Amino acid sequence: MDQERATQSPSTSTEPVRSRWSPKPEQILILESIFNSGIVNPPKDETVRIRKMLEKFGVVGDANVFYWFQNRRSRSRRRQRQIQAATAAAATSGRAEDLQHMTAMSMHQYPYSNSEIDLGFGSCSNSSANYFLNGTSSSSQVSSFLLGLSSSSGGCESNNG
Amino acid sequence: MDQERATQSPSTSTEPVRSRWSPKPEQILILESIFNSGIVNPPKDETVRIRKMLEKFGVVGDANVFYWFQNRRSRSRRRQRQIQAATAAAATSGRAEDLQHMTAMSMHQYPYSNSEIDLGFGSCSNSSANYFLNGTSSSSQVSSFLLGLSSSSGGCESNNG
DNA sequence: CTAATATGAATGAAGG
DNA sequence: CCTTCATTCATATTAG
Repeated sequence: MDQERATQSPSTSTEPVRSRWSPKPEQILILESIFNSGIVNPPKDETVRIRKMLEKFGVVGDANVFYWFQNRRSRSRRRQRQIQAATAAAATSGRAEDLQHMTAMSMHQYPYSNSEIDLGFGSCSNSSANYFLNGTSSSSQVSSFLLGLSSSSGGCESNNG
Repeated sequence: MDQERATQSPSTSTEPVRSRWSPKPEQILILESIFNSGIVNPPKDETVRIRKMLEKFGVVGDANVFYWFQNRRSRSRRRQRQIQAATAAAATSGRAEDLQHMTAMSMHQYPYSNSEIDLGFGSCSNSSANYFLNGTSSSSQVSSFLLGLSSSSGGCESNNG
């Protein structure tokens, strides 16, 4: 399942005629990590910072980042609502089998399944945040960003109180 | 904040029952023309007049018109701001490549055209405002409105005081 | 090739 | 005026 389609050959043209932005796997990884760290609605300046990170892996604009989070929030919320509605319906009908149906149908949004991607944005485990890495050059670059973010984002407090 | 609730009848059997107003092409043409004529923030009474024009092409409420202009203003400014920012950034770095980034993400608002629609609202050319027409029944109806507006809107001053 | 799905982008509506 | 949410459109990708 190689999805590196973002870099297709423009067949001797000046531009790959991309009608819309296709986030690279590394970019998606970063975005998902940020989202799962709790930053689901980054303010303007934060969006700019995120875009600058992503730009290291491919061309991207602030608007793309803005749309990504907007869609992510919306679809996350929608999924939740669906599950809730189905659960309520199943509970009303009183049949446990219906729960199976709804579970099966409500999780084909991201190829990452329901296991949320968490690189330690919200858990201050920057020293062990690279446990998922193996040797891909791109992944190591992503890790650098994430590790850097952990400290610059101010999410990790050494002393509490 | 809401000036008036849009009165939409979803009881139409022939349509997919829209939960929200979808402006018809003719309505968009009219709205765009008015906006581009310089009327970007019509007062209450102007809004009512505009709504009455639009009603010839489909159900629409004052609130719809109000929201349309509000969103149009907002998004027009946002686009402009984004383009300016990207242009300034490219100028600062002095690299032409940055302009590519900007181009890749600059969103187009309406599929009708990137250049602003101008039918002559602001240039007093009501007699030649129909140069764009060809024979579509809808278009000719729109032209009637636009021509009528040119005089009723008071955009053309024959004598300057 | 066509249908279904995933998802970037656009926009009507609302809240503040 | 600004941001945000829910819906919808458009298109790229994948399944049949």
